[in-house]
Amino acid sequence: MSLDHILLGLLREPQSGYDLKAFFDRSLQYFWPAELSQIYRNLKRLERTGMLQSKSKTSKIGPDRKVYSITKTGRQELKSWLSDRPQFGDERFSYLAQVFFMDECHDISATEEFIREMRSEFKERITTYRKIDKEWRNCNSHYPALESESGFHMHLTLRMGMHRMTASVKWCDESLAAIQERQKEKMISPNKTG
Amino acid sequence: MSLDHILLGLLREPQSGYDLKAFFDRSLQYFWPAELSQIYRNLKRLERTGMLQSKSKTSKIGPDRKVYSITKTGRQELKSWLSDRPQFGDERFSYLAQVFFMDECHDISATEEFIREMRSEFKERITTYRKIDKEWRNCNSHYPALESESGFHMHLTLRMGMHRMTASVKWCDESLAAIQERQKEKMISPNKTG
DNA sequence: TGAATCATGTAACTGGTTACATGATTGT
DNA sequence: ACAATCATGTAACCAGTTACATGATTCA
Repeated sequence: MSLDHILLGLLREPQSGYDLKAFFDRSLQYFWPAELSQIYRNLKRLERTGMLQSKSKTSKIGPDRKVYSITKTGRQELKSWLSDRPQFGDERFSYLAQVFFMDECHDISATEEFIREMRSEFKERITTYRKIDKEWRNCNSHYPALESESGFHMHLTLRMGMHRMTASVKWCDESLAAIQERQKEKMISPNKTG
Repeated sequence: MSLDHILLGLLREPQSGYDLKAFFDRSLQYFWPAELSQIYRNLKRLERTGMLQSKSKTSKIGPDRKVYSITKTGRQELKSWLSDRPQFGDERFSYLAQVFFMDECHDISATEEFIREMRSEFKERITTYRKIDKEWRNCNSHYPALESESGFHMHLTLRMGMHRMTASVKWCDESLAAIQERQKEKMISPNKTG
C-alpha cells in the first residue's frame, strides 16, 4: 500500500499530519494526491502497528500538534518497499478515456477545444515543476547533486514530470495539427462522416 | 465516475461483461484497468438506473451470455460526461514514489537497477501500443482517418501513450547517464555521502 | 468579538481488489 | 472422464473521498 510507505518515507523527518498534508500539496500530489482525513487515518494505523511513534508538542504558533516519527520497524518496512520491483499497471487517466470516446459527440471542434484545455493544463504543470525545482534549490545548496542523496532522487521524479508534460504538450500540438489538416481536406473533397 | 462512462462508451456495440473485460485487457487497461467482478457490478447498477438494457443470448460457442446495450438515457449521460472539461489530478504512480524515497537505500546501484527495470517496461509498452495500432488498422480500413470517427479518437489516445512512453525512456537514459557521470566524479574526488 | 486558519479527527459513502462459488461448454 | 476456459456472479475487504464535528489560536 503506497500511501503508508510514502508516509514512512516522509517521516524520516518528524512531522505532524497537518505538515504532511502541506508537503503533499506542494509536490507529491502530482504522482500521489492525499486527503488530510486519509493521512490521519493511516498515521493512526501505522502507529498501532509499530511503524511510527508520536508525541504531543505544544507550539508557539497554533494549537498542540501530534508529531510522528519513524521507528526501527517502520524503517525496515520502508526499505523492503524500496527494494521491491517497480510497481506498474495501476495508472488511471479519466481525460484519456474521455478522448477515446469523444467521437460520440460528432463534433470535431469539441475535441479541439478539449485538447486545448489539456494543453494549457500540461503547460501549467511544467511551470509548477520548475517552481518546485527552484524552491528545492533554495532549501538545499547541494541539490540536485548525487551527494545530497535525497535531493538527487527528488530531482529525478521532477525531471520525469517535465519529460512527460513536454511530451504531452507535443501530443496536443500534433493532434490539433492533424485535426486542422483533415478539416482542410474535407473542405476540398467533402465526405459523409455521420 | 469514469468506469461507468467507459462502459457506456463501449456498449454502443452490444456486448457481454466477459467481452468487455477482453476489450479492456487488449487496450483500455493502459489508462483504465478493470476487474471482471467490478465490470459485472457496474453493469448491474447501470441497468438498474436505466442507462443500459440486457438480454440473454444463447451462443454457439460457450454458455449463455447476457448482452448489454446502451439506452437513450445512457447515451445522454455519456454525452454529458464527454462534454465535461478534462478531469485531472487523480493520477497515481507508485513507481515514482519509490524513486522519490530511494535514497533511503544508500546504494545508488539499487536506483540504477530500478531505473533499468522501468526502462524495459516502458519499451515493452511502446511495442504493445504499436501492435494495437496494427490490429486496429486491420479491423478498420479507414483507421486512423478522421472519417472513421471512432478510429481517429482511439488513435489519438494511442499516440499519447507512445509520446509519453518515449519520453519516459528518454528520462531513464538521462537518469542513468547522470548516475554514471556522478559516480565517475566521485572516483576522482571521493566525498562522504552517508 | 468575530472571521480565518491551525490542527485533529469521525462517519458515511464510493470505487476497486481478492478470493471464492457455480455451472456450462469445449477439446483431449 | 477430465482439464481448460467460457461466463456470471457474490462476499469480504481495502483504499480513497466528502462532509461534518470540534476546539484552539491568531489577527483585524
